[in-house]
Amino acid sequence: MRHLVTFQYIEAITRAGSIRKAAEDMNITASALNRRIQRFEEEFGSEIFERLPRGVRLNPAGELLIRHIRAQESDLKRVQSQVADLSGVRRGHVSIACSQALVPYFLPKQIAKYRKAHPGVTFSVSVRDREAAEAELGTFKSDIALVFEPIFMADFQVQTMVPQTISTIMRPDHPLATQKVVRLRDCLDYACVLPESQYGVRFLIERAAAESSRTISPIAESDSFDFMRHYSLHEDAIAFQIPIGLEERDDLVFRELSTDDVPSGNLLLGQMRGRTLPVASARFMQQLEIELQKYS
Amino acid sequence: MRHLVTFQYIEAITRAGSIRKAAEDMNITASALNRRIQRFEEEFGSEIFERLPRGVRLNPAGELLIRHIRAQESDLKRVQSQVADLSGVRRGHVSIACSQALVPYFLPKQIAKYRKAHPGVTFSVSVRDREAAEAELGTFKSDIALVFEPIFMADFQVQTMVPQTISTIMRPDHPLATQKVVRLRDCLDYACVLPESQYGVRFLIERAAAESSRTISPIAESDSFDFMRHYSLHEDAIAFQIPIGLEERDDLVFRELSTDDVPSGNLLLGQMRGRTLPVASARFMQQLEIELQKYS
DNA sequence: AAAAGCGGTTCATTAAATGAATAGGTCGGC
DNA sequence: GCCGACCTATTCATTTAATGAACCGCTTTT
Repeated sequence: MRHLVTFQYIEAITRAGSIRKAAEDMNITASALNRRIQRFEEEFGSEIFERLPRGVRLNPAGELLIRHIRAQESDLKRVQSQVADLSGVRRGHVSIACSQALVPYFLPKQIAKYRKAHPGVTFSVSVRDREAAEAELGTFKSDIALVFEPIFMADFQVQTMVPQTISTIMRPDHPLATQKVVRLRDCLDYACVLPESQYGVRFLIERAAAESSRTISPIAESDSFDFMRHYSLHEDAIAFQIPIGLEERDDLVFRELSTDDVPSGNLLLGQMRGRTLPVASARFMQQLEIELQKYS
Repeated sequence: MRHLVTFQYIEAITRAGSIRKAAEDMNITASALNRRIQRFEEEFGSEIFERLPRGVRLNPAGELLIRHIRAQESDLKRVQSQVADLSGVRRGHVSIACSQALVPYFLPKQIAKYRKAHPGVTFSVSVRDREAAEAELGTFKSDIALVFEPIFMADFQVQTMVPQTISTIMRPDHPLATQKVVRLRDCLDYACVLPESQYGVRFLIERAAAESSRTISPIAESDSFDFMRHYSLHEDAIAFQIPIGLEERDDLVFRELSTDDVPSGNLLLGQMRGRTLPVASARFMQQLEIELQKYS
């Protein structure tokens, strides 16, 4: 949209941290961009950038403005999406920020199902830890977040909550594989691979261990649940994951952790508070809501 | 704001109902305006006006767009107001849509009080019946509504609710003036002046009368409570008003209607749902909230 | 049938945005 | 402590975009 170009420039400058860099990114001269900003600041009634020797940075007024810009850009997209919907074609784009557990099975299945009904809709899936996922909502980079045990932020509006009990992952010949439910203390006696601290699974286990005064000494840490699952195959170690990220297979068994030791965490589906989502996103969220019920 | 000029043109055309008329209003040529709209429609991806022989009218897509335009214009004002607030000066404008009862005493007092603390803030007060007041919120023409017995719309977010028992207004020598609380059936035996049907007071009385199978035959109807009050002086008739719109005086007495006959109505303070108000409006609303408590 | 009002089109003109060159400043490394 | 690198800000000729005036074709009104 032509008339929003100034806003886009402001966003670019914010990202780049300097007018010159942003000018390059946007294929424009620094002088032109500089004057645009000056003109805008005059109209707006206040400076929005702090001029530093090494570039520029948003001042408080600018922070307020950029929030408005992002909100309004996203709302315009929503309107366009609704308009497209009026004319019959169901088009649009859905952007999702999610935890890793959703990546292998749940989301691909859901997206494929949705796209079967509405082939015009495209998707983007960003894997983010729970904090980053919530930040994505706040900056309108994602419409929907589906995360395990998020750090509740004020702007995160929960739509559905599904409890998930952490499962252990091990080889079928692992000593603990004979038990239906595994105790945490037993796990800690064996080799374990754990996710890094920013993940909800680690957070829950860590808290539980602290309560029972046990220390955790994983033989490996990773930010990839996929890696951990594979690793448990090779070294006969115990890995951890939530059920929605698992699907039965021959070479591995899954045993739930006792909820007496580690309480179930929650998988949360949500959006930015107060925001009206584009049609496609709203409908996909409805679908997710229904499908998630099946897991509870 | 320069870049919003197209949006303003679209609003002007919507108001005027034709491109030519709007062009005159905006001091521009019809051809220029016409091309602007065509350019915009192309960028936007859809026509937003229905071309009729006698002018243009928003189509459904246009309706969606204009809602966005209004919301975004109002939000930009909010941002500017917050920015002004950052720099220390408390400036801004508060627009209020309210019922007539608030006009003589309550609002002038409240506004004067607020302006004493913040002289930079200006006000606009629009007297609207309950339906129109809610519509004003929806189109962002007013920030705050303070209305008696509104017709609850989805977009009206209630902040505070104050019950108000309808009072009768009569001359001190009226036969009913001897009673502390007046019954509706007694009133109906005397000459009454009533507000027109769009007003909450009329609505409540009408409903109560219908329940007791009495017909209402006012000797005068008006959309001015001021007129009705004055009229009760001249013809010794009974007028009706809610307490917040009344202040003791020698030539008239006020007697509450029995709540057994006519239930108390509610005075509601509210804003548009989901909207973040400019600082000045938000603060004034806080003040109103506190002050209204004193009436309950 | 004529007149008035409407949106849409064309083209010369005017206004606005841009690019290139340059000034003037601060910071970091030698 | 000085030099070069990098930044924003300014100036002016140039390019690009928006505008106004005149006109077309259409429908409704008189």
